[in-house]
Amino acid sequence: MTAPKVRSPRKPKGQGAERREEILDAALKLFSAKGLHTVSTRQIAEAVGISQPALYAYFATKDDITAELCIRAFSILVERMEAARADFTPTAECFEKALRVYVDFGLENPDAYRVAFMVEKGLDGTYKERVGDRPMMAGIGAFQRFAEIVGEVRDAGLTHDDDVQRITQTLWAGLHGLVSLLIARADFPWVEREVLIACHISLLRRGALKGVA
Amino acid sequence: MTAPKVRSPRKPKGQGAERREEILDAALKLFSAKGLHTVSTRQIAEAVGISQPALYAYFATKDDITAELCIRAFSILVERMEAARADFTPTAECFEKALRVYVDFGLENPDAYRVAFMVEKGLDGTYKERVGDRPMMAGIGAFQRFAEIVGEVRDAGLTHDDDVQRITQTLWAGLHGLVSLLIARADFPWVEREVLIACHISLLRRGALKGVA
DNA sequence: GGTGATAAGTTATCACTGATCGATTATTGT
DNA sequence: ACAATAATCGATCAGTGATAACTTATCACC
Repeated sequence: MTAPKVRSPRKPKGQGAERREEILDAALKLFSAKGLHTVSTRQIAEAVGISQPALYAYFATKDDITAELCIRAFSILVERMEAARADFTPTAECFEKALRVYVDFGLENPDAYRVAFMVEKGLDGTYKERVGDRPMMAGIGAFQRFAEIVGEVRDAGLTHDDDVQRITQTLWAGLHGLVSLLIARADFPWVEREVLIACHISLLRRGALKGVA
Repeated sequence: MTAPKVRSPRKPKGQGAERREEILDAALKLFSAKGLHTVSTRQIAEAVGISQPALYAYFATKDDITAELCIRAFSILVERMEAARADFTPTAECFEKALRVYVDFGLENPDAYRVAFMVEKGLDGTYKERVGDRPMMAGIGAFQRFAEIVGEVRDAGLTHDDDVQRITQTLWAGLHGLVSLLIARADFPWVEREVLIACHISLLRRGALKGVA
């Protein structure tokens, strides 16, 4: 009565990669539904329809699964950032639109965002040893695209500061703060979300760009 | 050769509360050294010199230990915020100083900060069920003190926006972003820390306050 | 159509985690 | 000395991530 234990049929010989996709799909769904730490490898395996050790034929550790999910999500952010840059003109409106891209991405991919920027890595560096810098490098890739956009507004002479790295890091931190808090503290008595986002972005724009009160 | 297992002498009858302090001290040290998730209750117990189940005479769950640490840390932040408000005058300089109080607190109490604002709570609300809102309420206490300061600059007519809740949430998010990233991603190629903080704070100030470029 | 190689997946197990139970100390007021 | 009880321990549980050794299905080839 308790465990039907539906097993997914064995994959044909060359098709192990397909199972890998199934695992990533199941993991993403479970993470989205229950959060990262509360989902066990056994739950993932059951959702896929295989035994728990079978996961380890495709991923060395559990963290590798989350890392992979995160890397994929960030490739999306990179795309969006590149799209934002493609039709970018150094104006305040367009600048705000670019900031908005980051916020929207974070709120649409909360779990990837968590893995990339909010997950505890362990101060001893164990996490880094296991999965490497790959998820973070993916994040930095997006960061660089963002820096390019900031570079354009600086070259147009619109910024208060003229050190692109410095402005970019500051703006990134500012955006991350909002995104991470909205994700991690959804039950906080926030002002209406859309209003808050708009307010936050225009504050960052005022802080970074000259003129245009 | 492996385990000396030094035991702390049993506490006299009324002095259980003293042991409670020892547990909190040991836990804070271990968390600071190794991170939150990598420290087990057995490690905490050994550091104190008692058995692992003995912890449960003082704390219902492991999360209660971290929650308590966080609450204590935030009472310090509340104090600092009240101090900042005591000699507050509605000027740009003083406003920046108040923002700086938050940043300094976060960087000086990274573990408490993690527990309060960065720890995964589980989307199903399990964390909340166990330890309650207490750590977050402590954080909100500090938030309210901060809101009072923001209220003063608004009453002085210095702010762009005039909705105190809105500005405060935006500024808080802005500050949190920097603090949480510096804590969680210490290995990121940041610009020199002091410069970054100063730059970030002045950006937030420009974004929130009128005049004073 | 049998055969051997091997990809795909299994069961059993390990060390460890947070947590609970019942028993056992040691201290205290009487 | 004695009973009450605060303080604590050893044994144990279910659940975790991970590993080792084994089985089974599929494939290419003669």
